[in-house]
Amino acid sequence: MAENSTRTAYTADTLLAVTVRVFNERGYDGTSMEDLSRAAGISKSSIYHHVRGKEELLRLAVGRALDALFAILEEPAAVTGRPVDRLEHVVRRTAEVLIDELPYVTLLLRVRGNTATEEWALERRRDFDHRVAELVKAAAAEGELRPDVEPRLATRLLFGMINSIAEWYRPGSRTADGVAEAVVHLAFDGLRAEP
Amino acid sequence: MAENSTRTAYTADTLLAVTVRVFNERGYDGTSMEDLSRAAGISKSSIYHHVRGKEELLRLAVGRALDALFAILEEPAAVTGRPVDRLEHVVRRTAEVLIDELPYVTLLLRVRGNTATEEWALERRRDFDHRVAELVKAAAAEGELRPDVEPRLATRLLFGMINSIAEWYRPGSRTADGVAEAVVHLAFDGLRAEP
DNA sequence: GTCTATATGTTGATAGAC
DNA sequence: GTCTATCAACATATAGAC
Repeated sequence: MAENSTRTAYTADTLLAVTVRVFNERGYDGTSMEDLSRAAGISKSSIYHHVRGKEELLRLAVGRALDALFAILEEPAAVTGRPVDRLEHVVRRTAEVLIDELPYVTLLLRVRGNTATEEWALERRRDFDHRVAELVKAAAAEGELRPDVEPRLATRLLFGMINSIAEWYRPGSRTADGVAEAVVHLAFDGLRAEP
Repeated sequence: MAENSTRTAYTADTLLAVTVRVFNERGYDGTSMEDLSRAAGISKSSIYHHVRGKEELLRLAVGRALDALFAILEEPAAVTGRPVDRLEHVVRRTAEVLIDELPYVTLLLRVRGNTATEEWALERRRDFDHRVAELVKAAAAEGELRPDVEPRLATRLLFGMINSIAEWYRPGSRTADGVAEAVVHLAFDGLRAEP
């Protein structure tokens, strides 16, 4: 607040937006602080004024993605109704959130667990997946899913399908709603035409 | 040939197996030649006797994965019969090959295109995806798939599901056949129980 | 086919001026 | 909040002996 420079003047948050873009372009390990400084238009040492280091930038970015995903599980339609309907809601919303927070979720999905921060992110992801797997199990127990579906395996393939959106989605090409709808339709009804 | 040392004595191929394991554990960018030399039990400079450098190791590894995938498209069941059956064959076999060549395909799927080698790998992957997309289009044109399925989008989600196997599959837990069967079933028939 | 030693560049991070 | 200057550590790769 109370600034008068014509532009720039980063906060941790605006710097994060630039950072995440570069991390996604070059990979976290493939991105140097020099790369970040060039992309942000400030010197390397200026970055250290905003954050403690490169790993903190990663933590802030994936934390944002994780918070957005966990918020889905608190939505009314995710906690009330038939398990299969709650599952459908979570699947649709996960696809939507992935698109709304595309760069942050993309980065999250590429984390492999080599540092403490990455391990923490993986742990939270596993927790999210586990809670959705419980929903799949509940729907299966109610007879709302095909009886030969293995809940654990189905959950993994389901997330595989959803998460792969990050590999190709670019804003403008399709709406988040349209993609989410296609995911729900394919996941619940499959590709094959009715006999 | 004509060696008498009690063990080791690398060829480019056996060195590659070690290398790919480390690349997958630490990431390509996160792996140093020092890491590779420690994992292989030989010095850094010995590695340069077998390959020109780090990038050549990547090229050899992803090349192996790509060759295995393209071979699927030449199989008799992939070139003869109804499009929907050919598609089902390719989907099943892609899942199986992914598991058979797990470390190599895993590495391929993580490539992002920052070097010439990675760009070349992405290009071949796109070509493979494109050829499967043609199969989806053909099946849709024959009325063998749901009419509201967009071929291009469906192909992407399909590969998302298949490729995600690399994220969690570990030998011994399940058979390749079982996983491939689940993929085919989920992709073609969906999760939902019959009404 | 392997080694030790080394050249040469890049990395993440800090010190301290403005 | 930004900068220039600098550091110690680590990177890929090469030279040349055995």
